[in-house]
Amino acid sequence: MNLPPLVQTFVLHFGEMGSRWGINRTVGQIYALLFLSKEPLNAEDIVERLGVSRSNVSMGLKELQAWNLVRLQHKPGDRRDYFATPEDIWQIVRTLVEERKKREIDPTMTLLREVLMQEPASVDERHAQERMREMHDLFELLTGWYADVQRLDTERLVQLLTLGSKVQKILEMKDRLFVVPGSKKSRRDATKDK
Amino acid sequence: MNLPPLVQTFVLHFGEMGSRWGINRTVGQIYALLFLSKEPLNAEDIVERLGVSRSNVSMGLKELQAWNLVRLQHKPGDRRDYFATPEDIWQIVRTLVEERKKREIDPTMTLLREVLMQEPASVDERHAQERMREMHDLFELLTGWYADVQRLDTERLVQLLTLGSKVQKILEMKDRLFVVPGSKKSRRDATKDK
DNA sequence: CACATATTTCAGAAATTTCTGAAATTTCAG
DNA sequence: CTGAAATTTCAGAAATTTCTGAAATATGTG
Repeated sequence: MNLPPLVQTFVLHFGEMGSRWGINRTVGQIYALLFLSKEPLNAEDIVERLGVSRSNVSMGLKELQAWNLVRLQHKPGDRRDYFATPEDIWQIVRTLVEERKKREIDPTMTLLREVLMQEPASVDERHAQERMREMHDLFELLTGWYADVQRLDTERLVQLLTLGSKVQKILEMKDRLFVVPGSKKSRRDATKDK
Repeated sequence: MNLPPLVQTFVLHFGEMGSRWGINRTVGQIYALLFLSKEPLNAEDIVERLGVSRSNVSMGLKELQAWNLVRLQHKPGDRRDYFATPEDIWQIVRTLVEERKKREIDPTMTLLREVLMQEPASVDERHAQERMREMHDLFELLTGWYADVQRLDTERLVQLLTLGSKVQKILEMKDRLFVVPGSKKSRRDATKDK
């Protein structure tokens, strides 16, 4: 591995972290390297710096492209493929969430919906279905929230996140100002709309 | 594998999903089984239902305990250990986020802080450090947000999530009502407090 | 279209992870 | 304290994943 010390530390760490994320070491390292790199890199650059085989890099880049996590670029008068991560780190987060949702949540939701259609054949199955419905509703709430805030531009999103639960205070204030006194329970529950 | 069809479908799915989460198949299956089960199960129950070895179940349960994802219980006059997931699915989510943060985010933050202390030795290292600082600030914002909303009781948390970005509307309203006209830029930036 | 260069594919080697059965250890009732 | 039951540990087998080098394929230039 042929990297400046600061970069190497990060690349190695990310490689290890990858394992905890169901991503393999090399893919993690390639991504870390691209993320830190000022200039786009071609496959051969990556081979040299990480000291892994050319074919391994090829497969790793293919995987990262499947995840939409790297952009393919070209330099004039050079027909090699160059790769880079988006400049905007928020774009990376958005893609990551989007893709994980697509691969992990969506198939689970499909399965849950199917299973929830079935008629339970025993008391155990009935209870199991209730649990699955809880999970289904939870996922729906979370993905609904995400679908919603994901549409905000980054500045507003940051504003919202910075605020954190202080929003709560504002909500209370709003309630105090605008809700007709006496109609105490006007909230919606977890299993709503979408 | 000896399970009612509905349960089996879910357990198998969760086993596969586990792989994408850096958790092994058996651990995923054990968790799914416990999650759906009305009654706490002992290790032997799990062995029978999943058709895996006793030792594998033992290791899987140990791992789930290390994650704080299962509770150990006892029945009177029975000295076997019984296992169950929390009744409250929100408690499960909270634990999951907490533990993943502890294992994935915290070590990364430590490493980032260390690396950001170093003096960059080249223009490449300087750029790499800038990228790492972006990541550091992003994580800080996200974990700060989580630390904050995590303190809300579930009802308020659900309320907040249900609202999604509609909060934005309320914020705008608040701004219009309370901000002195003319002091246009009174927002805080992403790298604040904590 | 031929040729050099770049990239991908893929079979098998290497490494890692998962799983098992047997043995060791712990726990507790009598 | 003894012994049966429950649980854990662990070495190696089995399965899976990762990685490589060689071959195949694709791409663009002259």
